[in-house]
Amino acid sequence: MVTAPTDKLVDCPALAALSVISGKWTTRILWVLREGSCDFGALRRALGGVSAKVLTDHLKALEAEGVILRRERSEAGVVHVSYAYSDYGRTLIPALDALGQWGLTHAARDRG
Amino acid sequence: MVTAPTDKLVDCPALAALSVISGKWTTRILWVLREGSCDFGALRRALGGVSAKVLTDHLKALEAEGVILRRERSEAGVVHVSYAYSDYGRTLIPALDALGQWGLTHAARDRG
DNA sequence: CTGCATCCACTGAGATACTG
DNA sequence: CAGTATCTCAGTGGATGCAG
Repeated sequence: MVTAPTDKLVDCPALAALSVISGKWTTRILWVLREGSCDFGALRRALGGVSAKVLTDHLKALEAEGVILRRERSEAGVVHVSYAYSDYGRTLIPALDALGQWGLTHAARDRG
Repeated sequence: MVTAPTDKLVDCPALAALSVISGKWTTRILWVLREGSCDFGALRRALGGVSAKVLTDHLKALEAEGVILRRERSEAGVVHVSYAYSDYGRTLIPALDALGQWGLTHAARDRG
């Protein structure tokens, strides 16, 4: 790490957002949750190929940032956990849409 | 890797955009280039703390994606290289702004 | 002034097996 | 069902020295 003498140098505001959504599965998780809350297991199946550990890591991080909410419920002694956007988390959606929009045109461009 | 049987499972459109801007220095580079084209050295100084190798890696990747343009010029036998947005690259700016906007409110929220 | 080659450290993610 | 504990590995980035 280089300590900037006095000056702040470059500090791009997009970085804070990126650090929140940069996990390999993060945007996919948020994509699934658009359709409503989702159980851990269902989420895992929907994503396909993510280990429990990694999914837990991602969900914990998102919860810590306040983007999603975790809710436990007990059914016949079996614990179920569901995840859903928080109101605050939903403020991320326009930014994700902007990325998605660009991504679509970019992918189309590559093929063309 | 799990091969999805027939279904495509989740394919979030934001991923393509993220893969383009996900380098550690990428958004900062693009942030600096908003003010106009910039020489390699000036860019490096502006960023502060990036090695020549890593900066080169980033710039090559951005150039390969068509986001920035590379231009060489020779002055008294010394090679200078400048980088600038391509027209296509500028289409990324709204998406970056959306991220930046969210990042700012998010940072403010954390402090609050 | 730029860029490349080498080598190394760190982090994120995957595999697996185990717990409440 | 949901989550934890280890271990392993690949990818990314950083330091340094050399070359055009």
